[in-house]
Amino acid sequence: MAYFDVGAGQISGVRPSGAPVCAPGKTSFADFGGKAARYGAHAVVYYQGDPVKRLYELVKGSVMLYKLLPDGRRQVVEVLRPGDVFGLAGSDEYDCTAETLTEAEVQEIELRHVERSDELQRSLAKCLTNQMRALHEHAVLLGRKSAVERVASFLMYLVPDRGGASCIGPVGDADDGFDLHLHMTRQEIADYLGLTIETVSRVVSDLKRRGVIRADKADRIHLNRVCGLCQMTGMH
Amino acid sequence: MAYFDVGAGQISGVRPSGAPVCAPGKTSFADFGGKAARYGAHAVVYYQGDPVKRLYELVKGSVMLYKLLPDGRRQVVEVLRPGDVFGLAGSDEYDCTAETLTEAEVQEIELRHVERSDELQRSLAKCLTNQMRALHEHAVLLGRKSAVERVASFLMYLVPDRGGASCIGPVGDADDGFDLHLHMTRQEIADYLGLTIETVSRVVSDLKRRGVIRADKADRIHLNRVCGLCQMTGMH
DNA sequence: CGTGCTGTTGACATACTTCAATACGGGTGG
DNA sequence: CCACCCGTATTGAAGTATGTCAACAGCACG
Repeated sequence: MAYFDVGAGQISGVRPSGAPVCAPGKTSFADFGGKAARYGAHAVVYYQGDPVKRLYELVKGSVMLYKLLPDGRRQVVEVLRPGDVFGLAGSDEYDCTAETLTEAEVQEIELRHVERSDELQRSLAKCLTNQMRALHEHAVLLGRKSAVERVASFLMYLVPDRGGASCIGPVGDADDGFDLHLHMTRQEIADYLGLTIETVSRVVSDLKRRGVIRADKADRIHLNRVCGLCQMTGMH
Repeated sequence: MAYFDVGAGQISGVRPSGAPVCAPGKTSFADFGGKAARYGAHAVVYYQGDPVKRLYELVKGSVMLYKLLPDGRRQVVEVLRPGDVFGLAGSDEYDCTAETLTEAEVQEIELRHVERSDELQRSLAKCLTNQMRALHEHAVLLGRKSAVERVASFLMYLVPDRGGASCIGPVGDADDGFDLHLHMTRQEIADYLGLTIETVSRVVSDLKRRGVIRADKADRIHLNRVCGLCQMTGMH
């Protein structure tokens, strides 16, 4: 759902300790007739309403899927991590626009290949199941959480191995801090969390004032106490 | 996503004209070692946190999936129709509680059967894709729509072949009315739409006052002009 | 050193929630 | 058959979180 340098882009030196989201320990869709493609940051892979031609697997970087209402309101429905798939619509048109947040590497598989391969279908079902669960969680966020809880949940998504069901808790005697890179503008975050830019900005400022986070650049945030932030997600 | 007597329960005499949501024109999961089960209305199939044992396919009736926050807030994340699958969690515990809304008939397939069958995995991927699209749509509703738009969207879900991408428009010279049965309490609707009971109730009363709908019993609603209601969903 | 974009902050507006009273409706028991 | 009861739904009044509008600040770019 969320993304972070660690794992998402292999930019920082830290290895993500969790298993890959999809097809754990297995080869990617490349083996099934897909071909690799690279996109720059903020590139549109396809638009809502475009005819469905192929399936995509995100290999590196991060991509968001969003839907627009005719009056311009936007909802970012998924923020994808490597291993996630996109481009399936269950109809002949894409239901969302897919846009990269960072530079991204993508496997593109023609639909006819997808139809053919049992192996691919199997791996697909697995990915979709995982993404489905993320969407369930996100529905709770959008339907039932306060602005602070939304932002806290969002930030927690970006911390590997923390906050989820399998949270490992503070590691050792560490100070339980964490550095992360958002890669999203306030507008994108707001559209993801179902809020306005102003509200997101205010909540972030508030978290700073309360000493929960620290930030010099707007999209570079240091979490002072991960556990403290986690307590604010509404999930505890 | 939504449900209605027509199609959902085969209770009224009208045949649903749309293709089944899943595995169109194909056999159900019964062929893959599943066994049929029946549940009464308001029965829990499994609880959030229960160990995952099997996969379910809804054959008849309707089922909702919901998540609870520790403080009791609830979000209904999906309202399933026949053809939809549930019980996949991508982990060893169910991420949602599954509860029937009406009497329901369900195919239950042990997980080991699911692992084995390519055919089943294929059909699964198809179902998940469809449900995923519904979740995307619902994220827009929860994140970006007003109370009136949410209720209007909800009601439109219950009208077959209308409001979606493939809306067929008013049929002939008909008065464009439609009768539907909610099968959900105000609380369930509110928890599905991310609102409170009071707001749902107020919006419904308002729609009555404006002559958009008519209702004698709380969960039996007549839409006076389907197209008029559709205009209120925010999607036009 | 402007220019333009993104983000922040403030003051105010409002849609929705909260709390509380009342109405309805279906079932039970006298 | 009617009275009573309990759960659900409706309606009202008041409160509040978040949205809206507008000014300003910070930073990158030319």
